[in-house]
Amino acid sequence: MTSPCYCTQLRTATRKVAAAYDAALAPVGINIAQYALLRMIQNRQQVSLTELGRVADLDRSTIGRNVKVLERDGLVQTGRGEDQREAVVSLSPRGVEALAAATPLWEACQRQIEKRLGADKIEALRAIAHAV
Amino acid sequence: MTSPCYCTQLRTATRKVAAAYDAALAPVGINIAQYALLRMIQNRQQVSLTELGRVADLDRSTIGRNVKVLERDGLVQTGRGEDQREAVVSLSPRGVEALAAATPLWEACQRQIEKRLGADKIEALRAIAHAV
DNA sequence: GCAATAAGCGGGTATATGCACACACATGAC
DNA sequence: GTCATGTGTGTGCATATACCCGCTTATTGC
Repeated sequence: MTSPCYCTQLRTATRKVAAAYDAALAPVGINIAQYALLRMIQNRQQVSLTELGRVADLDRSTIGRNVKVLERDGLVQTGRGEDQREAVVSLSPRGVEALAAATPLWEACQRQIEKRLGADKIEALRAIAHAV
Repeated sequence: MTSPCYCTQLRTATRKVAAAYDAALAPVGINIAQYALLRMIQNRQQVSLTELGRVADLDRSTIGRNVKVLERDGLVQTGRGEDQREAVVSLSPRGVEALAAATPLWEACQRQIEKRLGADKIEALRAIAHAV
């Protein structure tokens, strides 16, 4: 009897959880990946793509493309840093609004997950996330 | 102080774990998603896309596209079922070989994750996966 | 100051994923 | 038998993600 694939378990769980967050955030027109990215940008005011990639643990090119979507939707502004190679990103007023509108919806999801998993599994999730 | 986003924790952890499995399976030319899909097909010998989607908890169209990649690579064969609407999938000889070659590599990943997380977090992961 | 190297980006290519829509085939009511 | 309804697919469109390559802009060694 083969053991269950831990990776597949994670992937499936993540898809389902992300779908729940996406559905909750839909009224604001953003998904959970975008919400997380907007939050990172807000926390840093102004940040380069490479720095965002480092913080988000994502490939720089992925960040660049995701930021492009946010920019198209008017949620962030981009420009050049002092270092002319850097593309710096910051929230637009609409981005600030969207983030403010999304946060209570996100909070509700957080509470829902906490209720669903219970404190022990929430702690385990944190531990797993730090371990990998 | 805002709580960490459970969804983002999951997404990040999953990306990292999946990358490890993908790297391990690279010699066989498949990734972890494909490995999981091949296993599901093998376990059922012959199966329709809708059934695969149900088992994998994936959208049918996603399954259809993923199967198309496996077919292009010669790992599965597709045809029509008795119900002419159904597209049935089965492993090709090369798919059987690839699966056999991949399994020890996958096993090594499983052991690595077990070592990294420890029995308690492995059990917690199982519990989380079942809870969502 | 200039050449070599490093760093930051953008775009091409590829996979995984979901939703909506259109089309084909099956089934059941009559 | 025929028509309405339901089921199974395929495709278009969109996002997230990673890797590789080439271009531009620092930085560094001398």
